[in-house]
Amino acid sequence: MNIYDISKEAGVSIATVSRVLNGSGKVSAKTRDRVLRVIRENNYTPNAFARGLGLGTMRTVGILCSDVSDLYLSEAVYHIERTLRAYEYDSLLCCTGFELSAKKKYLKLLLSKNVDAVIFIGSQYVEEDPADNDYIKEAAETVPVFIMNGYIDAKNVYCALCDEYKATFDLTEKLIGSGVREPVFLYRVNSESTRVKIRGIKDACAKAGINFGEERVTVCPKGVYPCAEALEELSETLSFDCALCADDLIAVSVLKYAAAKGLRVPRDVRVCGYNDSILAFSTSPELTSVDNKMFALCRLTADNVINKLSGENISPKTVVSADIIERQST
Amino acid sequence: MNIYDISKEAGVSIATVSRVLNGSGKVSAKTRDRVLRVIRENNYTPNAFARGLGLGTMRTVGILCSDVSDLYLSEAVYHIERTLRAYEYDSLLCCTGFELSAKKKYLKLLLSKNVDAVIFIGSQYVEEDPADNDYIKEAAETVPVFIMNGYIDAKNVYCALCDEYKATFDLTEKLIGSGVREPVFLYRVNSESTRVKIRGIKDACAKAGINFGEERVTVCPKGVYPCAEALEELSETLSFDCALCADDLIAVSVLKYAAAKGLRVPRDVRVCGYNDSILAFSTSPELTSVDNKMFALCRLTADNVINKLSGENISPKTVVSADIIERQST
DNA sequence: TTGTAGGCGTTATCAG
DNA sequence: CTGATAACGCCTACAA
Repeated sequence: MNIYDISKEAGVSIATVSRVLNGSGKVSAKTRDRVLRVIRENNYTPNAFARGLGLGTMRTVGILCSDVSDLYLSEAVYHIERTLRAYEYDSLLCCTGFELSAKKKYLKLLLSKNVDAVIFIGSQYVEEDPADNDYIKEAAETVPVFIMNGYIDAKNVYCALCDEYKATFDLTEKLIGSGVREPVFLYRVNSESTRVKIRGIKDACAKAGINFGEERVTVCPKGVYPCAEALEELSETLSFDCALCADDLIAVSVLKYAAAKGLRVPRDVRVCGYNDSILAFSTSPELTSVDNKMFALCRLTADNVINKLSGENISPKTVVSADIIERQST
Repeated sequence: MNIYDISKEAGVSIATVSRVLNGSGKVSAKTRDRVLRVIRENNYTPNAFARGLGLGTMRTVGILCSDVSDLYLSEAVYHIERTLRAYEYDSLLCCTGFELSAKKKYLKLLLSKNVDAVIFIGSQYVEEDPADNDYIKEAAETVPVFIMNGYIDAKNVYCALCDEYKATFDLTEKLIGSGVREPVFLYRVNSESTRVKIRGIKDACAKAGINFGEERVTVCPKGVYPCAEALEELSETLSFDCALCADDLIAVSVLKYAAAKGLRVPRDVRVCGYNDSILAFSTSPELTSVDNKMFALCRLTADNVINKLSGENISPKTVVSADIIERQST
């Protein structure tokens, strides 16, 4: 069933059917009703591919995220998808993992599907070596590119991010103020966000005359218990009175470690999560964490997409500040 | 840059370019190399819409889930998306929420994009009144429909699900064996999964001569603390020695409630989660939970999609059994 | 207000 | 092995 069938049955030309379909141009009420009736009777839907071919768009946006099963990323995807859909954009989801080559490959794939825009969710997409971001800049020559919680300075790239430097700096300073002298930082992936957090901690320590060397930064194995075990090992060669974690799940491991070692939290070890996810108040003691304003970032990102695709001018960089949520673990 | 430009520059016809592009038909090595060189030089990618129009497919699958920000659903989406992508299918994600009207609307939307298949993730899509599932059966006349963790008996609908009845029945029986006499069941949404669990509990109770009436089934407000407070209220009119929860997050609320009331878990109250998510071992005491084999279900579902779209015959219903994971909370 | 015809970029069927 | 040409189904000037 195509537009020709409808036009024949309604006794009009395909142009008229098309006009009725799109509400474009003038069509007499009578013919419009007739056409609509035929359309309904046949349960006709215009072919999206044909329309896409003619219009050059299928109103689809590509969403890249390393791993939607991540607590933080899944929420972001959720909010962005819902907002885009409210504006009649579909979301093509693509979980890339963390390998640069995979990111490149999948971006290319998405672009080959003629998406109207591309959204990178998470600072994982900001590479340590700026040259490695060239593939994103290149993509931005074709479609507008949006980054949620990361910043790349390039034409047609629009970013909404949280000031994680300040958040970790402030948090660390506060902890030092309350007596912490030997913090460690635990992370899972070497993302831009991770690097920024490390800088924040390091600077706050430096300001207080505390030496925060590389030995105090540790990458954690995946899984709550493996991670807790790794911490036990670490504690044999390094003493620490505070664990700053790159996300709440790592902080959960720290609590396990503390429990296993008979350490009291926060008295013997302070523990801080990050992201202020449901995990932060599922543990006991509940976790001090950083609310990095995911909702706001999603909102900003999605709005940027919609506005940009509507032809408006938007700002290339928007920064929001985080909140430190103190709970029992510090 | 289209296939005509390439053909001109390579000095061949578009047919030859197309053949080179798709590896179809015989092309002499010499011309193929020439065409490939031109393609590479111009960084040419065939237009996906045109291709879709001609072929009637863009190798895209629609994924419906009520809410990807849910711990369980997001993992499912992740695994399914990755598997589909490995077979060069894109995933159009659509978060529908829980309203039947929205589910219908979004399904229609997805179908209008000519997806090759539709996957419903979660038993939320199996309605209590079978007539309400008709929209799914209708869709199945157009494209194959897959349901992860739910069952609808209809042509062209393929389901992979977990035997949640048995899981809750066994769990309840086990608890009764260990002394439980007054269980309650807490849930968030009235999905098919919820209804099945209730039946499992009720039957196990009946078998042991325990009356499990409707007053022992409670819907929880969203949010960990609101839910805990609702429990406190409930406890004023109803006594219970065990809380069976429809998911782990609700169980977290129960732990909060217990802590607030000074109740010891498991001695005063047993608490069981469901899904065996990261929450189950983030709390203390850690939660007894039910592993409903999400990985297996995802694998089965995705494989079914691929196989079906490859023209193979697949089974309309596959059931896997769950595992009860006992931890400290019972 | 309505209809005609050309274009969007492929793929696939036939001839050659 | 290669090339012309007809679909695929829609939108939209331009004509009437």
